[in-house]
Amino acid sequence: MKKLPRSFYSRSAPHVAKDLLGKILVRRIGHTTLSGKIVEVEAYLGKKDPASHAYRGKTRRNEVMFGEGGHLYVYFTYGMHFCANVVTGKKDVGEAVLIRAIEPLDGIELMKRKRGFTDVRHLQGARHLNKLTNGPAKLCEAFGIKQQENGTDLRGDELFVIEGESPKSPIGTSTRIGITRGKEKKWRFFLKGNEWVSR
DNA sequence: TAGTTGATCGTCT
DNA sequence: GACGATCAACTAA
Repeated sequence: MKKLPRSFYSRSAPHVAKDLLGKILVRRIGHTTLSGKIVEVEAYLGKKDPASHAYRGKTRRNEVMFGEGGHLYVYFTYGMHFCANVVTGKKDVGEAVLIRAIEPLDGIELMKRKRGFTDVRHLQGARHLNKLTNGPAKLCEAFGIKQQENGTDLRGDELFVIEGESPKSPIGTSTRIGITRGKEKKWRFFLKGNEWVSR
């Protein structure tokens, strides 16, 4: 399957967000490949969206958001977590899509190790497996995405997105999670009924 | 099961 | 100096 073209990312954030559902995020670490299906996303617009990091204009922290679409914006928050965003739109627009949840496909054992799933309790039963990547900070930990990956081109060879099957389950829409400003906008999209969607 | 809280620090005011 | 696009552990019922 092939990598998504630059033109896929150069559209507005809500469009890209919806279309990212069902696509496959691929991460290569050494000789190991991790991959997973994107099942939950949120769109963050630029200067017009008070919930967006880009709301107050470009700073050193958010400068990647103002770059060309198709790059990864990684930020550090709550003193201990990373979150991954796909930058969308043209240069200087400042839009991005937060990847909130993923359904693991390849490299599950390595993801478990990265998440610290060593306890026997975690190994038995698929019941606990969904805790692996059902949240923005969790999937970053599972995929080894850190500050270092900020600005990565998603059409490179270590971190990229490829076509998947077009999603069979219907797409749900809701308000975004964990924000206090601009919370009325329905810019969260997810695959209805998918086990890996957060909450 | 719902609700509360501690952890922990870069960024902006 | 306050707070945040979070998570996990804890409490109460």
